[in-house]
Amino acid sequence: MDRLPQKASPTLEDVARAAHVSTATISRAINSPDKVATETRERVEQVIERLGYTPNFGGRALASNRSNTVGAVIPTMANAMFASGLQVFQEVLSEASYNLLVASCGYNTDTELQQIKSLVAQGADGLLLIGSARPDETTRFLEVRNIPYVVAWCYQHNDDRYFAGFDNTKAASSIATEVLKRGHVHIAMIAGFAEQNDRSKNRITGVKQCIEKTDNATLLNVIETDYTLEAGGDAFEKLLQNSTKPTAIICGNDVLAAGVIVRARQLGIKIPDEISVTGFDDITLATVVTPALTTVRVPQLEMGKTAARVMLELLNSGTSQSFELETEIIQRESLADLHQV
Amino acid sequence: MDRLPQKASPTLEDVARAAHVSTATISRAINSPDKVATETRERVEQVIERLGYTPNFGGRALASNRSNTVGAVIPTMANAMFASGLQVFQEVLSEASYNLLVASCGYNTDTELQQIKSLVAQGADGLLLIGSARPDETTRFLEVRNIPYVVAWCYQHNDDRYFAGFDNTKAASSIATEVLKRGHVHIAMIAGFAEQNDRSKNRITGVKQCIEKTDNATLLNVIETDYTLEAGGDAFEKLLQNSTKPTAIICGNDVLAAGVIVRARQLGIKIPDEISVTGFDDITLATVVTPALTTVRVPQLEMGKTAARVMLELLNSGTSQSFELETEIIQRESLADLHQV
DNA sequence: CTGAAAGCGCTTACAG
DNA sequence: CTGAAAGCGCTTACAG
Repeated sequence: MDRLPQKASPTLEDVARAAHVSTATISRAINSPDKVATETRERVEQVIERLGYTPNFGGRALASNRSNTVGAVIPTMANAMFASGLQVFQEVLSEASYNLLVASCGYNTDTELQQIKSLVAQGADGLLLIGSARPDETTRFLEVRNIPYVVAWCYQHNDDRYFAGFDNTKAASSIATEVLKRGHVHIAMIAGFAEQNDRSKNRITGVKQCIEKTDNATLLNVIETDYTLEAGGDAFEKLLQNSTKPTAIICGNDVLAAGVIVRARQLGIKIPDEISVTGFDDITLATVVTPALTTVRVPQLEMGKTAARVMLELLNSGTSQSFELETEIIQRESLADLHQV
Repeated sequence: MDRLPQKASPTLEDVARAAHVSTATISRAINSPDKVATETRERVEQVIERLGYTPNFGGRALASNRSNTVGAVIPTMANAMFASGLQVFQEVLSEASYNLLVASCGYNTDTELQQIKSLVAQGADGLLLIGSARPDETTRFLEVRNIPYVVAWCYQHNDDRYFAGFDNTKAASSIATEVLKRGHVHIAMIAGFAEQNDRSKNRITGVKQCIEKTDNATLLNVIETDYTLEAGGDAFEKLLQNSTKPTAIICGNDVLAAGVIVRARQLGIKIPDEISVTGFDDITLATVVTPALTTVRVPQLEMGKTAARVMLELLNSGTSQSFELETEIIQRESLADLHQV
């Protein structure tokens, strides 16, 4: 019935005593084995094994001022795009013995700052951040703390931050070009809220610019909303009330586009026969919905992997470089060619 | 051109000096504000703000022997089900000032153990684990380290671990029952690899038991494969080669089921007119695919929330309780009623 | 190659 | 309500 007193984990001290050497030697045997005589090292290893010793993280972090931890603050794991990018990011870091601290901000920059602070307080050696626009306060914090960070899901020239992403404006232009090429002139857009989200903002800009410089073509309206199926469907219904109806709807991501398609199905509206729809991201959803989405493929996995490599390099050498990845238009069935009707 | 000397982060000491109090008082002002005079506390808060102080994690962890960190080891973030559950888990923990360390094991128990060790070495105060079956070595490690953990995505009676999940066997039986109720007698199943995955194993068991005790009905075959669209499609084609073809295919999750439907579409096979298909999980995919999936709704969000609460209680009081959540059959269009043909 | 010792930045009895 | 001080478990110049 009696509880044995809780046996505390063995410490370096315990190992040192059992191995008849100093704690310094144990520490070296663990962290830089080549600085220790082979014989000593082997003895130490045996003792460590026998005692089941593992270093105390707090002690180690405090003494060495590193945590072997990287933090990521993403909008939400609930979007497959971020989740799959993060998955790869984690795998690569894990191979390099780094652990991943994950936080989410729900596309809110205040929350982002708060989470960043939290991860930094947690000792994160580096940070993965999504998108490039954030309040000065956040940027200042990052600078003052001198925390290395890589910015993913976007890319900017002439910027001394480290990017692993793509040009959202350009990518959005490319899908708008496809739409125009197929003879659409009345176009609408459903996008994510742009205010605190530079990816959404740039996608809107890309579409706008592209359409504006095309004769006859007009961007009827841009509806900003949540990145959910429901919101996409609701925005679609709003668009249906336009005096001049769009023949094509460019969506800010695949979830929104899938929402439009599902709602259209419920309403008995044929896509793309009556209205065309395009997506953005190319997540699994895009291939599964009927009609399958013509969309912009964002290299999520490659981005996660690249971001991890940049991070590792930053952590090891204090410097790295930026990577601009390419997006690609994926032609499927949701965009009709008006010339062929 | 010259670099300013690296300004180190402010420490408790710095704050104490600036606020004209001892470090002990600062520490209290941060960790147990009510133990400090209001006036003092306010002054301290101002100084903290002004200096941009955040506690050093290593120091804190070392002194208090807690890390305020919880670890989660999940199969993969790439499956929306885990990602969305994890999202909620993280949100709830974050509100309680806990940070989340995330690792993935790709449904492999060796990798799981390795990741568990890594997170524990990182100082995780508690662990979230998926599923109940794991090698003795893992269980022993968890016990020796005396690490509190909660098991999600499954539930077992008469088990002293803490669960926040559901009965996979029962849930699988319930969907099989629906299938049988509609007059199907030649049934096949496509499931995830069961060997290292008790959820998959139990789902297979549930379907088997249910069908076996029904006269005339037979489970033609069970194909185990990866949880991907492609694999689901491939398994479907294999099933098409059966001498007696199934009229219904029960899938181990929605991704597999969506894979079947997409492949069927490509093959010109009408679902559910020619073959019925059911899913499991009820992720977004299930509502977007055509025909929409009749599936088992798994309460992902509730599970994430519940798991977080159990975790928090475990961390605060050293004990908690298990929760068995309910699943529900969602009727959509992928399951035909043979009686009505 | 190894050891003695300082020090990393906190928390927390213990006194007052 | 506050402070002086010990101590948490490591790492790392510095000597030898």
